[in-house]
Amino acid sequence: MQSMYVKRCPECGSVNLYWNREKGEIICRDCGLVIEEKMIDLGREWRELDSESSEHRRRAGAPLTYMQFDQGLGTEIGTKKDLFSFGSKKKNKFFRLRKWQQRVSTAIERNLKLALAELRRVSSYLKIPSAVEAEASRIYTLAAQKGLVRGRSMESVVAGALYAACRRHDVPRTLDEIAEASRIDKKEIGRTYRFITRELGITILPSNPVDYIARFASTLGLKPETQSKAIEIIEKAQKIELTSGRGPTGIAAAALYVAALINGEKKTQREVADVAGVTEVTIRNRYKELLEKLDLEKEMKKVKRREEILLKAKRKKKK
DNA sequence: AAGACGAAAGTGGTTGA
DNA sequence: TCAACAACTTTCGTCTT
Repeated sequence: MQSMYVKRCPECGSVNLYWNREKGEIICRDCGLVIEEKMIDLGREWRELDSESSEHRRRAGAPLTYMQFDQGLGTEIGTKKDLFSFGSKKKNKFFRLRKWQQRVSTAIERNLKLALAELRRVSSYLKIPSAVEAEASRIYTLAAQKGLVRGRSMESVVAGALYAACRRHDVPRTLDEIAEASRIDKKEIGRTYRFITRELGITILPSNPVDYIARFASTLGLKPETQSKAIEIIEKAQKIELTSGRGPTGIAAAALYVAALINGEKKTQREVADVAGVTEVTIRNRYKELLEKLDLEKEMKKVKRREEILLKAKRKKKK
């Protein structure tokens, strides 16, 4: 009899599930389906505080919700009755200010409403965890308040903010994926991403290739053992500084390619390259380095032996 | 015919004078 | 601000299966 409390994969019924707490994902080890994406923010406050106090003042958790365009905290310059106490010059100034503020703030609000709707669309398309979406809207809001949207399309800033939020939460999507979902050019997203992170002083660590493995492997339909193998390879490579300065997606792709070879579920370079959003050439380069500098000879010999056995079997069949 | 391999030229971003 | 640079891409020819 099955316990009704055991969680099962809705796709294949497997109970072999893997819960990645940090990313809020539950992944089925058998079919690779991402089942649930509820996310609790475990990260720390990311703002750059001045260096002395920064060690002590880190906070946990996400602040106010930025999903609403004014967070319910709008400020307005006062109306009539506040003005009796001013002379006429000041009064004029006050009116001007008020008018100006109304124009600006309604413009920002209108823009924010549109932008957050767009953000919602894109992130649901990409199945982004909600905490990351919230982070993205926060980033967008800050950017809008700083007037960084001017001269750029709203959509591209949304895409940039989303990309930044993904990176911050170690749930990286590739630029290609975001580009596809938002229909903004990849370069454009990269540009705005760099721009807004620089202007807002958001520091982002280079992403870890390991973070891509689960998703790539699952879209390629690779076995969980292959995933762990790939991760193992990456970790080895990181130890001898083979990964620094390289594009993380390229490394992830190459590691996955090698791991698939070793575990006997070969994928072509092209297949792997396509999901990872890199070219075959990059995979080849990384792959060559991996074989050279990591002692993978033994494992490759095994692969060759297996291939020979397969060949013999085929020849027998012909006879 | 398809995949793997590698050379060569081009692209966009970073860095350091 | 410009040039050198490293990583990556595009393109293409060749070899292997």
